[in-house]
Amino acid sequence: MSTKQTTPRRKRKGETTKSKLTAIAMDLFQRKGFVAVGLNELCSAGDLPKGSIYYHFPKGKNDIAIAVVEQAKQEIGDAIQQAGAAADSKESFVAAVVQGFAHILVQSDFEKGCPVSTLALELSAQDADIASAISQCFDHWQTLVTDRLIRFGEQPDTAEQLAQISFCALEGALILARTQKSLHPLERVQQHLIQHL
Amino acid sequence: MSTKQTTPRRKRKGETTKSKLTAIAMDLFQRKGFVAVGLNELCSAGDLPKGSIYYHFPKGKNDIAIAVVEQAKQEIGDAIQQAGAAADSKESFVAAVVQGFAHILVQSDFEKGCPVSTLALELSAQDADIASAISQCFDHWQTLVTDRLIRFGEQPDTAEQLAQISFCALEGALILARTQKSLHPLERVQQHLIQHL
DNA sequence: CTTTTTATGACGACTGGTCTATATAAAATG
DNA sequence: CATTTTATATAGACCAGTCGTCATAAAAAG
Repeated sequence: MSTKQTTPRRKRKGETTKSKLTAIAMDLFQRKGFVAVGLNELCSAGDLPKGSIYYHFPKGKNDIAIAVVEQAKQEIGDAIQQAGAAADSKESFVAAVVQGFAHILVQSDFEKGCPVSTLALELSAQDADIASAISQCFDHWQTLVTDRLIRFGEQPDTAEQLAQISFCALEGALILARTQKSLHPLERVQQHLIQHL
Repeated sequence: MSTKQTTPRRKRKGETTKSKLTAIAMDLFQRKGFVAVGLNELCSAGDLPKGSIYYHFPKGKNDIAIAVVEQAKQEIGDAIQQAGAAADSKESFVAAVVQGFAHILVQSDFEKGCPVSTLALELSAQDADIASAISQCFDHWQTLVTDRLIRFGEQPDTAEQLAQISFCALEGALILARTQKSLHPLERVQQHLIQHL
C-alpha cells in the first residue's frame, strides 16, 4: 500500500535545482579548481541558499565533484558522438572534436579547459571514489573515439591507440593553451593527429 | 672603507631554508594541488615555524608558487639536457625523458606528476605573474627539446613541432596515468612519439 | 487539521593566509 | 673585547572565510 504511483514527477523541481547546481559547479571548478571554490561562492553564483546543497548532496562537497564528473562525461560524450555522426572521415571527426574544445577556450577567454582534468589533478590522490569516477569518464570518452575510428575503417587495436594518443595530446594542449592564452597548441595537435591518423 | 668585500657568504643559511621550503612546497603541491596545501601544513612538513614564511616570501603564498615553478623549470630543464647529452639518437632521447617522468610516478605511488601542470590549471586564470612564470617554464622545456632534436639532425621547424606535440602528449599522459595508477599511458605516448619522430 | 516530504538560512567549530612586533644571530665598528 | 647596526628568523594575534549541522519553515499529502 501507499504506492507512489502518482508521484513520479515530484522530483521535477529538485532535479532542476540539483542540475543547476552541478552546472554552476562545473563552470566554477573549470575556472578556479575544486578546492578554490567555496560552497558560499557556489550558492551565491546560482542564487541558491547554502543549506540546500546538503539536501541535494548529503555527503558534502566531494559529492558535487562526482556529479560534475558524471555530467561532463555525459555532455562531452554526447559532443563526441555528435561530431562522429556529422563527420565524413577520420580527419574531419578529429578536427570537429578539437574545435569543440577550442570553442570552450575562446568562449571563456581561456579560463575554461577540460572540466575534468583539474579535478583529476586535485583529487585523484585524495578520494578514491572521485578517482574512480574520473577514470571511468576518461575511459568512456576514449571508447567513443575508438569506436568511431573503427567505424571509419581503422583496425581495432590501432584505433584504440590513436584514441589514447589523441586524448593525451588534447589534454596537454588544453593546459598549454590556457597558460599562453592561445589556440596555437590546439591547432598544432589537430594538425599532427590528422597527419598521423 | 667599510667595504662589504668580506660578506658575500652571509646568505648561506637563509638560502638553504628558503630552498628547503620550495622543495617541500613542490612536493606537496604536486600531490594535493596549490590551494589544498595550507601554510600550516607546509611549515610543519619542514619543521619550520609559520612566521618564517613571510620573511622568505614577503608577498605571500603566491610567491611560493612562483619559486616552485622556477625551481621546476631548472630541475626538469637540467634533466632534459642530461638526457639529451647521454642519448645517441632522437628516439633514445625522447625515451629517456619519458622514463624520467615514469620514475616520478612510480616513486610516488602515482601521487606526483608534473610539478607545474597543477599550478597551471589552478592559477593561470587567477594570477598573471604566475601565469607568466609557467608559460616561460613550458617554453624553456620545449626549447631545450627542440634544440636537441635539431642537433640530432631534425629540421628546425619540424623539430619545434615535434617538441610541442611531445610536450602536450606527455602532459596529458601524466594526468591519465595518475588517475588510473598505471604507466600504460606513458608507454603508449613514448611508443607513438618514437614511431613518428 | 496532521503528518510527511522538501527545503532553508542562521550558527559553530575551525582553519586559512597575512601581518606586526619581537627575538636571535651575524657583521661592522670602535 | 664591547657595542652598535644590520640581517635573519620566530611567535602569535587577527579576521575573513571554510565546511558541515540542525532546528525550523514551507509545501504536499493524507
